[in-house]
Amino acid sequence: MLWSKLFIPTLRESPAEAEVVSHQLLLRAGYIRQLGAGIYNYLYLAQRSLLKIQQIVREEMNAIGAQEFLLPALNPAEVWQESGRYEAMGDNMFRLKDRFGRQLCLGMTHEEVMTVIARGEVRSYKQLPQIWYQIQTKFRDEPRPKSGLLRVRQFIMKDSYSFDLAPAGLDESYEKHRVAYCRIFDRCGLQYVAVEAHSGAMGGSQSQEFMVATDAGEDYVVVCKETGYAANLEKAVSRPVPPSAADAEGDLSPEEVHTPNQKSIDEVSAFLQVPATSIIKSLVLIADGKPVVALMRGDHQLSETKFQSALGCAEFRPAFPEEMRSLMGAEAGSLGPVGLSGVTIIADLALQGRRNMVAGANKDDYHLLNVTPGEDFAAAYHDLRQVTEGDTELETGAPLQILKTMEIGHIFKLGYKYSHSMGLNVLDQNGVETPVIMGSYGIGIERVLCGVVELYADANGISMPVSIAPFEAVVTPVKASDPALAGAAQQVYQELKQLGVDVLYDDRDLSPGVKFKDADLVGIPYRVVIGKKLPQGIVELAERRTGAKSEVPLAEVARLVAGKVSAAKQ
RNA sequence: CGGGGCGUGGCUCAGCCUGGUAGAGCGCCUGGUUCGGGACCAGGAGGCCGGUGGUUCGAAUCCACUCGCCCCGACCA
Repeated sequence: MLWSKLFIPTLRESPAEAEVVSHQLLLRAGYIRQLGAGIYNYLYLAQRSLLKIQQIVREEMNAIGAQEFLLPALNPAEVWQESGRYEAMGDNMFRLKDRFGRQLCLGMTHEEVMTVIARGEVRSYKQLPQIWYQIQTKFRDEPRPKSGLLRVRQFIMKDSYSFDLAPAGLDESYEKHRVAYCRIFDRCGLQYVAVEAHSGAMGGSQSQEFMVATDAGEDYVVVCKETGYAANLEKAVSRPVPPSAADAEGDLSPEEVHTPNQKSIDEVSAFLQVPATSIIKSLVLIADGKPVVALMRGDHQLSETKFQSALGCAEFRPAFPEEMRSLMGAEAGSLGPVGLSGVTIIADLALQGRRNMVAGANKDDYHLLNVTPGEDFAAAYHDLRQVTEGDTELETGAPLQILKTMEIGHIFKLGYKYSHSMGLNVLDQNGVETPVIMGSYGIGIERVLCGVVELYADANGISMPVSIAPFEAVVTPVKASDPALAGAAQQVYQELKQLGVDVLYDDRDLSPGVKFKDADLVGIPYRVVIGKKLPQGIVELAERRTGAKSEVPLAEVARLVAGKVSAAKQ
């Protein structure tokens, strides 16, 4: 490819609308252009990279026996109504009508369609297991598209679905995917962490997310370097830091104390000269319409996910001030668990066994001293606490780290949700109708691209891994109009092409600095510069990632680069 | 949906407060000189100032509405 003939619209400055690194660089390097909020054009460079990512995905999926389909993005509403997700997806689903007024929608994922295919054709256990996948455009009407390609309304996803007769088979299909995903992300040059994820209210027993650590991400994960523990913050468990002061011993009775205008934990702590770890934080929430008081140690945060699964409620919200008043008799800041009746009280495990703590008195401007869980009030104990910086690993006490991450893949044991709702059954060995057990596995193709851009970006721009770089090498004569330089460049270019390297010949008649800057910005891993030492038969080989430069004989450079390229691709 | 910000040549932005008919840098085109990290000289093209309506003798500028985009929050099977 001749650079002069290609459409690679690099920008010297970063467009104003781009905030995150990957967005800025993909725009500047001429990979993408925006068409609307959360809608992007993928230009030549992006498409080349995305195709390479897809090819890697394809190879690894095929390697575990998965079969590639291509299903419609346009779906009849009935299919989604059957599973109940036509309702459940709410405003996140793009919906439209055809000319006859029939309801259609754009697919957000393809569990339903896959299930429809399977139930029509798969009738015997002998036809199982199956793994079907596709690489398809998905549509989601995001409430707020943002961060360039990270959160968009239309994106490419590899989604696969496994069908097994029994849970043991699902375990195998799941494990195959886990291994395949690691290979895929390794081959794409990503650094990532696989974490336990919250399985959601959709049923399903196990789920793991593949995350890339980046400030551009929106998810937090908890990892332990020593033990290898890794979990999404929503689900992570830990050992909290111990209370900073021991509880007073003895069977003391609650004692009212005047705390005028001391509302927050910090205020009460300072006023009463008691550490936050000795205060009970009382939160009033309305879960599925019913009031619940959740109790936390003063310095701890309620995990909404854990609260929700502890109660098994569909939705919840903080109580309004009037509700607190009528329920508790006081306003937020003086609420507590003592003397409550007719309200569900759940408490975090960190309060179990504690004695003589401070809690709100349910009387404005008053707190209670000497409140002992289990004696002065009864509560059901659950792990409700969100892991926080400084916590340690639950079993070993090893240090934990919280990382900001972006999700690039998710593997998920679905269970029987779709087989049950949509009637996917087969006959087993005994001729008995048995529901099929399913798994669902996704990879965000653009997010893999964003992930590597975020991970390896430097002051000069993008630094692509060889495996998914739009071009593996570029040949740059310092002066394109010099026949000797151009001739040698042409020769190296041809040699590299013959050796199977994805090579670009930067034949533009521009000053060398411009060509170097462009090549660096775009992120081409290897650059061969034909310059002043050509008369001695010497050219320069520069590596984008390391910045290393070496002088190489003209006659050997092509083979050298080809060797490095194939080594980098394994 | 709530809060904030921004829409002016391809890109980054100035001009707007205090109305008088549009500018800079970069990019682009032509010619010449250059050629190892975003060169230089000369000449040139390119903008109904997001849209609609209003105020005014006159609107990029003031007012109203509207559309779009970005950020924070809500939301995110």
